[in-house]
Amino acid sequence: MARLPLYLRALIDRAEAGVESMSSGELAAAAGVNSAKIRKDLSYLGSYGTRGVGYDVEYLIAQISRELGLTQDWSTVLVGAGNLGQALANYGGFADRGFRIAAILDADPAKVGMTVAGVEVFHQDQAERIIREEDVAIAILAVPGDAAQEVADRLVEAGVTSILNFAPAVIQVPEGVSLRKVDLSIELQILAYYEQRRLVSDDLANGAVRRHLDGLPD
Amino acid sequence: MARLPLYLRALIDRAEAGVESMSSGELAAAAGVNSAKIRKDLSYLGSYGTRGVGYDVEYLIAQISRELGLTQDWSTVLVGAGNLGQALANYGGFADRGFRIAAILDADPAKVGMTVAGVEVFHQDQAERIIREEDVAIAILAVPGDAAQEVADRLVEAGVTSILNFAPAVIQVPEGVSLRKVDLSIELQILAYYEQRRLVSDDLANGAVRRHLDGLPD
DNA sequence: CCGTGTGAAATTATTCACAGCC
DNA sequence: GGCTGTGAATAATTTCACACGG
Repeated sequence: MARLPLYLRALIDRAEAGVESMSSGELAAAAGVNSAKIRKDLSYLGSYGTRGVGYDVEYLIAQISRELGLTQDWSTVLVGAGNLGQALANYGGFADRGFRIAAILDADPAKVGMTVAGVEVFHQDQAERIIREEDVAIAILAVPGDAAQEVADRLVEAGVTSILNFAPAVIQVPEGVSLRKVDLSIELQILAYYEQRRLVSDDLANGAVRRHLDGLPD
Repeated sequence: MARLPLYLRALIDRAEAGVESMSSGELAAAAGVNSAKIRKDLSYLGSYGTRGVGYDVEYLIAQISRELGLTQDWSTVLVGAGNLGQALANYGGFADRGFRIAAILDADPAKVGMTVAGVEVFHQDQAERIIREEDVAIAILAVPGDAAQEVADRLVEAGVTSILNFAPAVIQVPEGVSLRKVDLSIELQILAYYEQRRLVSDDLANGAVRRHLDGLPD
């Protein structure tokens, strides 16, 4: 379930603030969702709440972490040592959550040998070796859009079974390989859509009925 | 509709390759979705296709761009000049699509005066002035998680009506303000979940029935 | 009482399937 | 003949509402 990481962060946040117990309503407020959704999602993991009381924060953190596979460390490779790749390497949130970047790969020989966030940059030709030796299952793709498919094919061939794609391109992977895509500009475009809606409704408001356009579905 | 930007990119990609017309099936393959979904989504914009032929690529690009509000340029502020902020400033995909970063803001006086990707870094105290003078509606948040809410409040107060939040924190905005969140580590956690599923099913495969666990819903 | 866990209802999204048009 | 546009069917998700347990 794609919302578990969100709950997990809210729980960890509150645990650090010393909170020991939370109700579904409190967790819902912290995560920004409906409380019934929280209860239904959590009930899939088992009955970890106490009626009349709520959920034990530490225990729930442990259960969600186990469910998500975060009790073990995962080795990853980061492909692409450009701006985005470097930002991702420096992004603390990965290491904090058990994702170790075993190596950074790049096609540009000039980048090979650099160290980014304490991780060495290797040439892409080393992909097969590194993936094998470091037992890498997850790759983070931060390459130009037109190189993404080619790189992904090669990673899958080398044994990667999950790809997180930051490249602005749709890529295809074989059955059995997991793929998630984060598109930085698509998110902005969605916001622009709502901004434009706002402008249109402001125009309509000149002498016309102001339509309630907030809270539109995604 | 949150899929329009995806279609738009596929269309632009093909237009640059010289393609003049596409069917819903071709577009579906390029965007990685079902063709009926494409037709239904596009029918919301109007009847821009030709039966028996398909969609005129250039015309459809224009229609989707208009719908998304991409025919005008949007001024944005990028808040946070750390690694992620710098990567976002350098990320070409924003400017390409009509999003101009009017200024970068940071709380750290040491960063003020720097130039990142040709954009000057100002102190956060300048937020109100810049947002007013540059008519900024959209803010990109790349600050530490514990500062996110405070910064968002201030931006909204200054007149920002859309926030794209890259900070690892859930933030609340008033009714009428649009908010999108991109969480880099959540995506990895979702992949870890599937990786763990794979490990579990591999274990079961030892002498047991191999369950088909690929293609699970998100 | 309070809050979980969960069937049932409502809503939303996706896919099918085909009439209509080029 | 091929492909769009779209009602109808189906599936998935979300929300309601309440029985049950602490």
